Amino acid sequence: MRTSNFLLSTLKETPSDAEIISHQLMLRSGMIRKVAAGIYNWLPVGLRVLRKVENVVREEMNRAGAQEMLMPSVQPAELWQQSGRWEMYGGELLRIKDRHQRDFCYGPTHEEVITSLMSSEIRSYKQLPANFYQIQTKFRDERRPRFGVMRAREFVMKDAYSFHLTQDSLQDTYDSMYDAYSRVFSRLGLGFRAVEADTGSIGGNASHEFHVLADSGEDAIAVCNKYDYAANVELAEALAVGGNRKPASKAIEKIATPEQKSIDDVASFLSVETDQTIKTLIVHGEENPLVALVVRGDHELNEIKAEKHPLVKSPLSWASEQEIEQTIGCQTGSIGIVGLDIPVIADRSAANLSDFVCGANVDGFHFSGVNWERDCKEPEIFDLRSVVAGDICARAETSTQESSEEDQLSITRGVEVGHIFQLGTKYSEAMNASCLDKNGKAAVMPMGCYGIGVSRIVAAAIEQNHDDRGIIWPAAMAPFQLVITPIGYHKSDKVKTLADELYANLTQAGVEVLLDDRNERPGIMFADADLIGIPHRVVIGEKSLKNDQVEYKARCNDSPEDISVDGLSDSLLGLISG
RNA sequence: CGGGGUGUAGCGCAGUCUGGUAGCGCAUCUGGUUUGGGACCAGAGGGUCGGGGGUUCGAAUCCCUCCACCCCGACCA
Repeated sequence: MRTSNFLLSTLKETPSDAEIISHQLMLRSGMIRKVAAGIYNWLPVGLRVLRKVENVVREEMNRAGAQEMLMPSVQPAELWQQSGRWEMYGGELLRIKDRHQRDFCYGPTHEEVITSLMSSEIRSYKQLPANFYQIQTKFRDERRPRFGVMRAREFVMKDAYSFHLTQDSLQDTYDSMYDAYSRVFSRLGLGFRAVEADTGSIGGNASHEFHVLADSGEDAIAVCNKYDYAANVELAEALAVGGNRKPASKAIEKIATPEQKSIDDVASFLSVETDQTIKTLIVHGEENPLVALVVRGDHELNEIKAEKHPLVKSPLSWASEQEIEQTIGCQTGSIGIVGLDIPVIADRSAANLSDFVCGANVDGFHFSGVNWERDCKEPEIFDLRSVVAGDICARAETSTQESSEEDQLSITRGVEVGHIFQLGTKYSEAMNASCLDKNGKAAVMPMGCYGIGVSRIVAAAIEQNHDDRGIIWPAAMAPFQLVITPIGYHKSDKVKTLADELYANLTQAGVEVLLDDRNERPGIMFADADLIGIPHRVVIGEKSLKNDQVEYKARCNDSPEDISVDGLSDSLLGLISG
């Protein structure tokens, strides 16, 4: 490709609405342009990268035995009504009507379509297992699209769906997808981590997320290398901290705490540490109208864990100020567990406290020296809080007291680029997808589903690979492998001849070459090549040609080297293939 | 959806408080001098100042209203 024939829409300045580096660089390098919130044009440079990712994904899916197909992006409401998700999915589902006023949606995912299709295509267990995938545009009407294509409303996704006769077969395919995903991200040159994930409302047996590690990532991941443990913070089990409960040593005392509402307020007012206080949170219950959730003052409630408790209404919903006033008789800043007449569920660490501080259920008053059992009934104990850095890994075999730093969790951030999931029979039952087994009996097929955020990978890769000059593409994702930067292309026949010849030879050899034949100053050409992140650069100029040499530089390396014009193409092919 | 903010040339911004003929830098186009890390000189084009309504002799500026976009919180590839 010659730049004179290629839309190279680079920007010198950073558009003001881009916050994170990948978004800024994608705009500056002319990869994408915004059309509306969360909706983007992919310009030629951007599309080249996107296709690279797609192809790696495609190759690895094919290698793992999945079959590519294509489903429609617009789907009829009836399918979603069958699965029950027309009502359940909520605002993210973009609903549209056709000219006959029939309901459709723009597909955010394709379980309904594939399950409906396979319920008629698969008749016999002999056709199983089978795994189908597509690479296609999805639309999810995100509440808050942001960070460019990192969290867009329209995005490119690879989604795969597998069908099985047995759970064992599902597990086999799941494992092979796990391996395929690991190969995809490795080949793309990304630093990533597979993470145990929440199976959520769908249920099912197993789920892993694949995260590209980046500080700007929106997900927090708890990691312990000693036990090869990584889990989404939403899921990671939080052990009790602070040792077993000590016997009560103080008398309960009611103290006026005027205007002290938050934990920090109360703790500093009473001169105690926040880990000697508890906070009592009131939510709606499944059987009782209200339920109290108790975590230590310095801990955070994990809502996903909380709603798994049978007494807690799912999805979690908070009690209103009025409900709390009516039932408990005080405002949110003064709630406590003494004399509280609703079910109390306490986090493990909160349940281990003694002589602690809590609200007195009277506005402006707290109790100190509170003890479970003596001053209130024993709570039901449950894992309610999110883990924090320094917590002991749930896999650790040592007891809490003698654990070392190696047993502790650290928290890193990641961008979720893949998610694999054992669905079980949720959709196959709803859509009546069964086949005949060996005995000629109908068997509902367990399913798995496997997603990769193709367009998100592009952004995530930039988050991991950039410097102050621009993008540094991993070889497998680069829009071009090599750029030829001639100095004086329009002045010097020698330069032009060699540049053209090299361009022809390398292109012939299957290398994707960009020849910068613009009549621009060198600085501009260098800056653009660096910004776009092309891995290899050859500079051809009169100066070095006098010695029959050209200059070569890798994008990831600051020191250029001279190489001989003799056998130039072969030398470069060697450098490119690494 | 709640809270905060911004809309002025392709991009980055000033001008708005205190109403009086719409500006700067970069980019673009023309001519010239340049050419190994974002050059210089001379000239040119480009704007319903987010939309609508109002106040006023006069509105980018004041008032009302709608819209779009960005940032912070609950969801996901």
